Amino acid sequence: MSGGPLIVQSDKTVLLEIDHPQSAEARGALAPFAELERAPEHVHTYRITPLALWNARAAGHDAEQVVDVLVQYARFPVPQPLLVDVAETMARYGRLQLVKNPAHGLVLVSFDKAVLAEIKRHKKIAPMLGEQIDDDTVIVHGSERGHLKQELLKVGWPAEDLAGYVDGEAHPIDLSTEEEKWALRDYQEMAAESFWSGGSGVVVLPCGAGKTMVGAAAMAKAKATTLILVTNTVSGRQWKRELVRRTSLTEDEIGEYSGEKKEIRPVTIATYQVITRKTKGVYRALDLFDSRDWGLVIYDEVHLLPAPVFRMTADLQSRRRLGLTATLVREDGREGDVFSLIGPKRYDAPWKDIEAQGWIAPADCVEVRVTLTENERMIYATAEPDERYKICATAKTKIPVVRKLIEQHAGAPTLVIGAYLDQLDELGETLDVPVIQGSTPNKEREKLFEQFREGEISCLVVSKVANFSIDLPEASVAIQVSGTFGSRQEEAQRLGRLLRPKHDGGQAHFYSVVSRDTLDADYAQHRQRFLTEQGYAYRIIDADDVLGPELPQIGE
DNA sequence: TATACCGTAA
DNA sequence: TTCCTTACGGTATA
Repeated sequence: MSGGPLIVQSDKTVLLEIDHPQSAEARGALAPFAELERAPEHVHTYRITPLALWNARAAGHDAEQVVDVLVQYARFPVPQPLLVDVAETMARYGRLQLVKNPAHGLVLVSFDKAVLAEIKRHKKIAPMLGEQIDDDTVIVHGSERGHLKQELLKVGWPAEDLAGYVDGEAHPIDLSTEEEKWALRDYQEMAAESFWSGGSGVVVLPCGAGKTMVGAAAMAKAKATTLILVTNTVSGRQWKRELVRRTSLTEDEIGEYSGEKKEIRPVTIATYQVITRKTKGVYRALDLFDSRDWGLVIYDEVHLLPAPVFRMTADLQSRRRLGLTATLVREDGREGDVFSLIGPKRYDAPWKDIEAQGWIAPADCVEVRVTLTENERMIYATAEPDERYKICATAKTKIPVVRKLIEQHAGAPTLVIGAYLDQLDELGETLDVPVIQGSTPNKEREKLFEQFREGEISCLVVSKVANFSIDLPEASVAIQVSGTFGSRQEEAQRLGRLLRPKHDGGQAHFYSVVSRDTLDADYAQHRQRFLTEQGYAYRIIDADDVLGPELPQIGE
């Protein structure tokens, strides 16, 4: 037993010692099957969850590898019962299989009679099952393929879906690498390949790693009509542009199905909003799914997939489904539905791996802690609970820190990002920097973006528009002054804004300005979890270290 | 017929 | 838990 960086505990938590020389290595090995729970300075706590183990299993890892990682990096002997539990949990995935039976249609096959007996007695599952054909095979009502998988996952017996797919209406699609002189990156190729051989599921890649190209590669494999679901119209148009540029598809073959237009073409791009729209309680775009014999459905930004789309997806189980996302984490905890209905994780590449290959820029993440003034602390302490976060997040004490940080990176393209308009307006005013918010007309946004790209303006203050607008120019410095409570994916997206490789190979700087000893600090910690899991280390510094020695002032 | 504006839901 | 943004679709306007 070497003095490794991990302490594996029988309650399935794993402690990682950050200062240990092997900590980065161990983190990388641990991440595929454990979720980061807490990340204070010296010791991070991970939890081994069943879903993470099943995702690892579906992505091709076996129990032996997981056990090896735990044993190899452990400081103390790993509790034997935990290792047994890991192996047993992983073995649960695939013990039940959904397959096509030539005589009976969809059937559930079990390699364990006891499991079959157990689930047949389950109240929610029993009605979806038909007659039992033999000792280990039971008929499943064809329309319950998705619902059954959801319920089986909930009771801890996730089924492997090998029932296959309809081909859908054929449509020629090829990647056009000739004229544009480009090639799929290795990881994009591998992601598309793993998806295709797995049948359906999710590909996880960092912001800016070219997920659209994985979608295009999947379409080129399917060579069939494709429905692409996106979060907003701007992103839909981006998809269309990329597909026209990178594939044999022409503009006429790609339809936009949104509030504005209702085109249905061999490749159709629809917004989540338009398909979840209801009149008198009835979904009105249901015909979109039936109007064509789709061979492939692509879900962009799976972590934002709205609940009704899960319901519709339950009925689409015979179509190939590809989910794309930067993070499997959902703030609403529906990761299990993604697993059951879209499919398990087929491929992921940690941000740090893509960084090492040079496709995204390295980033220096810094949390700057400011101390509230006596007055601010008093207001904070006596505030109503629903106002407390806003008060500490928008503390005026943050302003000089932001100013100083901008000065330190003078000339570098810098974004100041926040969630509260009052705060942003004030920052814009005192720093003399333009502010872009929801109410900023498109014309003006474009003008400012253009000036920012050209270097005429080196700093912009942006609101939550930064979460949506994909036209926002690349920057090399971001200063975050407030966020949407503890949203991890918002943090990831904000960092993602900085990660386009810099032409001089330089690194990006990501600052989070946080009020010490307040809710702001708690939420900041929660937000950082995802990126910490990806191997980003936040340095914590004091605001005074940024501001430098101050001359004593008279009358303060 | 095209565009602007507004209220609502998420 | 709030604040903020967006898309949709109806109505008004030319």
